[in-house]
Amino acid sequence: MAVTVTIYDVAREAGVSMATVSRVVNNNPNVKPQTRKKVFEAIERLGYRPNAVARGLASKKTTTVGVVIPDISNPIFSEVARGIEDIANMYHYNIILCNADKKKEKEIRVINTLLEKQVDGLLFMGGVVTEDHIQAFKTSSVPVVLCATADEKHIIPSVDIDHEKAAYDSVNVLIQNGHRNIAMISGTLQDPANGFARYQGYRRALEEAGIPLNEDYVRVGNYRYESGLEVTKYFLSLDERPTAIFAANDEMAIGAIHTLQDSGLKVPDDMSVISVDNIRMASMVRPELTTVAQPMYDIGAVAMRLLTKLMNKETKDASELSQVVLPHEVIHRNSVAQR
Amino acid sequence: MAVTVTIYDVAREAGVSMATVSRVVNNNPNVKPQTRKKVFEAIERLGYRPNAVARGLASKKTTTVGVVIPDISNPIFSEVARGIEDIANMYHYNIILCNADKKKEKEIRVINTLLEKQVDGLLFMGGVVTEDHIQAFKTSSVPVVLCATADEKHIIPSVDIDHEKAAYDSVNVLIQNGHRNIAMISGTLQDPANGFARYQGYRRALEEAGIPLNEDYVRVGNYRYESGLEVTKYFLSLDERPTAIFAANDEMAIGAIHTLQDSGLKVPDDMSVISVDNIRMASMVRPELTTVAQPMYDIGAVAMRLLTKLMNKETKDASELSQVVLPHEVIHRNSVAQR
DNA sequence: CTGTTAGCGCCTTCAG
DNA sequence: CTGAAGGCGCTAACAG
Repeated sequence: MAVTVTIYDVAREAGVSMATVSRVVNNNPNVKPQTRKKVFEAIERLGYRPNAVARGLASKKTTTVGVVIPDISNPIFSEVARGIEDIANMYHYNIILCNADKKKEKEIRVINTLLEKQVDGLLFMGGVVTEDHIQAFKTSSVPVVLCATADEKHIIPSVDIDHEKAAYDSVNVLIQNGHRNIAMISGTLQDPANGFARYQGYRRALEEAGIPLNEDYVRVGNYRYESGLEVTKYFLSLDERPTAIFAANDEMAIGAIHTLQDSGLKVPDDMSVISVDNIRMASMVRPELTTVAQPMYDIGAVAMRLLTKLMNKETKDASELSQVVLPHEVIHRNSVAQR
Repeated sequence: MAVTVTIYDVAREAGVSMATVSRVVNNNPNVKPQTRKKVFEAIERLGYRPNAVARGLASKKTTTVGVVIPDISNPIFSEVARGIEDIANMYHYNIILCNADKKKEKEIRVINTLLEKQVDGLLFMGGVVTEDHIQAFKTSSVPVVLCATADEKHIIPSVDIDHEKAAYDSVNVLIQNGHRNIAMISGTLQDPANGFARYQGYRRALEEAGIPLNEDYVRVGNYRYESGLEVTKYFLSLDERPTAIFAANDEMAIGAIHTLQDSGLKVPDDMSVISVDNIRMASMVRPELTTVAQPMYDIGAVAMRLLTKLMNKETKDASELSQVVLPHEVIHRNSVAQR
């Protein structure tokens, strides 16, 4: 294992001062090309590699941002993460990634360790953003942006879609196709920013169409395939079956399609299915899933871009750009039929 | 934004020296309970948060490990990443995550920036491990372990499955079910550790069964759904169609199933499909995919565990535990039929 | 254009 | 059990 060579060694080797070495390493233009060359050669010869930790301590910048994510193995979040990464890269930031499983306690803990690591900024995607979260963010001396979520009071900058509207638009596709018996596989209703918002969108769409809400037609799942499977079985057991199912996310919708098919029903002829998300898998099922696309990658990318601005203080007090709502779009595929 | 409070402030507030504060923060037992209490109170009062960067500089440990990953949004890798994260967490390490898209140049670049950040260890999953990679690893003063890949000469510690054997076992399922016209949708043949190994497994299975290799039956895809779709169309255009398809990964297998179904064929009655990976999606298609499970999560977890040992020098020279091959397992579902 | 000099915030001997 | 002092490797004024 090579002994660590420091800026001082390079300085000696090149016959200059460490300040000069620092300058060339940091691309400071105030160095004579000749000296620069000498220094580079010394660096090469010694295999010098700048110590980012020391640099961070001295400069108070680490060029890394912290990302707290519910679960990296969930396609929704990993796609967002990919957007974050790409933009971070573009601006020469690195990413410290922490799973927090939507557990409040764990979220707060990782926020703190990230802050201890002196990240230059923080991207938070998680479950509910509570008062405690906001409190934690307030102790931060670096900017924070919420990603694919938002706090109820909108006091923290965030990048998200309008979940209520997305659900509303989704259900409306069904309504415009003549459906009136529309069931919903919901996510948890405890999350105002997401689960509950989608439920609200469902209700509003029905209401505006003059369709009374049927309690039997709403069941809560956990966003996973299996719960889509289960809840749909329940809907099939009803005396008056729905003619269409709106799922709060694609995974549950795919589950719905499969229990329908497993029961000998045809989708969409016998029953329509729609949802929101548009994960890659949505076009990897038969029939391909009609859904409302949530621009995951962009959410990550835009959030990271916003964060870079905040970190560079390009924007005043974060109030102008602070609440970004990205557009969603219904993707018509083959899981919805006229009725 | 709160001004930064340092260990010195805490010392003054608690009426002790900074050494003592350092001790309590680091859980050093040599502190009188009373003093410890005083210090904790001061910490609380001031909202002190240790600066991990300064600590890293002084102690030469950062408690973070670098992970280079081809693409975080690919379910295979994100599942591995999840295993890494969980174990890292357990040992109080954080993760710096870098996508490198299997581009050699980018991989080398991120390896270097990770090393500059003074990570305590490095986990590498990527494309081919070349001589240049090995060279880069050798400049590292911290341990490196390969994850879901391996170098040809096996000089770097690694955790992986036996890809050749996995493919062999997979194809054998087909053979045992009476298939002899077995086509393969391969991945790139340029990657000895993975793509080529799986192809070799296919060949060996055929050979041992006395089935001659038919060149028309092997086509290279890119591991993605779409290429599964495409290659299968080609197979369907053949005069003598195969009766079964072995895909190098699940995604392409799912593509295969769908072009089969889109052509009015029944899977597995008209044609069988098998592959290797066992991503979650494998049980989220109809018919559910028979495949050889690659323990992604475990690969990540075991690799991270091995790395912790190396970082703590629990193991001599990494030679004992250094080449871990995890078992794979065929998962019988519904995409393969007797013939 | 280049060198000198202080720190950055903390850990870690070494004394006491 | 506790304090003093010297770095860790680098950046950032400040001179020259």
